[in-house]
Amino acid sequence: MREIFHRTFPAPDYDLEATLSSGQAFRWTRQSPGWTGVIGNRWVRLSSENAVIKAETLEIPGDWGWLIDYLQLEVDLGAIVRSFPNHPAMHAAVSHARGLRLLRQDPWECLASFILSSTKQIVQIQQIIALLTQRYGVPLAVPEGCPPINSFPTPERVAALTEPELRECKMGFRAPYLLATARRITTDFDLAQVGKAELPAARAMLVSLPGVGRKIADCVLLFAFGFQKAFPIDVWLLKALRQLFFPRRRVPMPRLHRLVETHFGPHAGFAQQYLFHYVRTHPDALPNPRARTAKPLSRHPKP
DNA sequence: TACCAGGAGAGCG
DNA sequence: CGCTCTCATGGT
Repeated sequence: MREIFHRTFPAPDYDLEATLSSGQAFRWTRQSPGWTGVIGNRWVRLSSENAVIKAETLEIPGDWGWLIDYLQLEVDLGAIVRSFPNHPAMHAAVSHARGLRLLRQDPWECLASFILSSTKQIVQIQQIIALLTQRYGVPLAVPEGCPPINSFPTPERVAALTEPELRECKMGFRAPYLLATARRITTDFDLAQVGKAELPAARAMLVSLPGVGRKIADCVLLFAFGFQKAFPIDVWLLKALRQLFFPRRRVPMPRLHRLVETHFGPHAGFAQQYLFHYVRTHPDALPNPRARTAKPLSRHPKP
């Protein structure tokens, strides 16, 4: 019989729901109360009530630094939000999900997850990763009555697989990318060095991996290594930035990168996450240049 | 049916 | 550089 350890953490200004469902981590599932997932090979259940986050786990936690780090509980969100540009779109995005946070994830899991993310919807990324962990992860201890859950397969485990085996997880053309990158990680590429480098060098290291371009590199830099100025531009952000700053004009990607570098401040990546969550969960918010009925972004604070 | 999804890489001028 | 095409799969 396993005992459940739990602890509560004061978490004012922390929107657990938005954070765990905002497309930065893909293994959190909503349970009866709260969310169940894995942090560092431990089963974890999180719930939030009255500005307090309750965490439950099975192992004797010792100190809870691993959880505080993962959830970034000690981050001063107010200072970050105040650093955002004074733009109506930013105000709308922040007020739409005040308390949205950036997690600090395991680099390998984050890298592998985003290699699997390309041209997939978030729900499907979750499905692919669920298949990958079910087939090739290791079962973790869970409380009685809770559904089984596996670890995320190590790079060594993935590197030892074959491309057809990976394709069984429905990842399609991403399979050879994941396989080749896992083999790099287990041979000549040290992921830990990425976190020790400056942003441009760190980005260059990641981009050298198979299946990793600028966008996926920036996701890993932001969500796993905490580079605050990494600013992944996906299709949603591309549409948003074009409509906000270059209405009905085609803009080359390098110019957008220069724009966000100079315009979004020292926590640009955080601003990006607010914009992403806003446009994704509130698609009518941004004016559509081809629709004459489109309204300015600032007129849609919240439903 | 046609189009889209937290893209990357290769081929082309 | 900047453009276009392909890659695999599931959902509207």
